[in-house]
Amino acid sequence: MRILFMGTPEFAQVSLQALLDDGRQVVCVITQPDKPKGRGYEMAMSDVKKLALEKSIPVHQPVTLKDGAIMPLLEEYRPDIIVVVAYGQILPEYVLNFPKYGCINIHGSLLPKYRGAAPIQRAVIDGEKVSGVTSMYMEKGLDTGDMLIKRELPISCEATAGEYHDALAVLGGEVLLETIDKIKEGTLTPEKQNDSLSTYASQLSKAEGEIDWNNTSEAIYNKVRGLNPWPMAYSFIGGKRFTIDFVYKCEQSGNPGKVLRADENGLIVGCGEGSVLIKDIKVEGKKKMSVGDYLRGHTIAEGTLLGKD
RNA sequence: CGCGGGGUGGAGCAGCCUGGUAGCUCGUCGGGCUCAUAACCCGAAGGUCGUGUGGUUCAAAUCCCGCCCCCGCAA
Repeated sequence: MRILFMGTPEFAQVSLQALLDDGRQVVCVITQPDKPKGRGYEMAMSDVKKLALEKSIPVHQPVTLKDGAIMPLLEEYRPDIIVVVAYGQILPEYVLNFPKYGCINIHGSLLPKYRGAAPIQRAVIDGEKVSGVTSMYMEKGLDTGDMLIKRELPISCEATAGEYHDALAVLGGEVLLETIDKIKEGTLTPEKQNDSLSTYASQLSKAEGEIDWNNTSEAIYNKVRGLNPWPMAYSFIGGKRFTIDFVYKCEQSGNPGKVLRADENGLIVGCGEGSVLIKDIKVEGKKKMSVGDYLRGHTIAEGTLLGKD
């Protein structure tokens, strides 16, 4: 089966890797164009492109798919099926209709929940206990196609979105292989999504990383995990911004944002309900360090309020 | 040439602007106090101040220049 793979970030790269490791015939890879990234704005290629180049698979990076832009590619590579994993662009109908076996997508949630761009992170932020991956046929709507295979994966209460993402990506690769095989065998029964149960996982933004200490310690705990490793939860201390990679829930209570204790063990900060223990912080311009280390060069008076001002 | 912060004994910082004795907190080692201690007291070791057999100067951690590395923003 001639496979055309479309994907961009690491989550997609893992699926592509799974296809290649299993010896599938990937005839072409389509990914997002290189973009200037990082300090100095150096051009960076997607994770999928890196792997494709490594394996000498033809790579194409159309800016848009509209107006038949990639029709020539489809005709050249004649894919029997198009596999889309976290590609980042909506597929127009002429693409959806082209392959004999259609276009399938691997999505990082148990559809119809968490349709959209950030299903994994949103599930963690919401404190979900379980999520998973779903494979589906693609249609015009965003993540609305008929479901093929759905697989659950529990979310450990200590897992960050990054850790869960990595595990889910692997599962995604497995589901992908199985889905392709069963499509070929014709042993799958597509299942309609119940739209009334759907939720939308909007893209994460940097702005939502700022911690609102008025939230409950539970909510803050989930948010910190869900935003790790990107964009990271943050607050301010002494006028400087710092990010937190993890917190622990505590029973103590105190005014929201107030430092209830600051010592070698960490910072205990009051929340809208309960409090939270911070062991490590990363202040802007500095490396991540333990609160104990930070305290050796800085002073945090008890009662200090975290946040802007 | 996107914007910015930083590289000082093992750790975290000050000192740099207004060149001229290496400072603070912690840790380490030794000793003391104590029933005891992560507490307290006394003492000690440990630093080519990222790097350049670079520039300026009587003199550079401090001013100028090149290079390396770390980090935040922004994308």
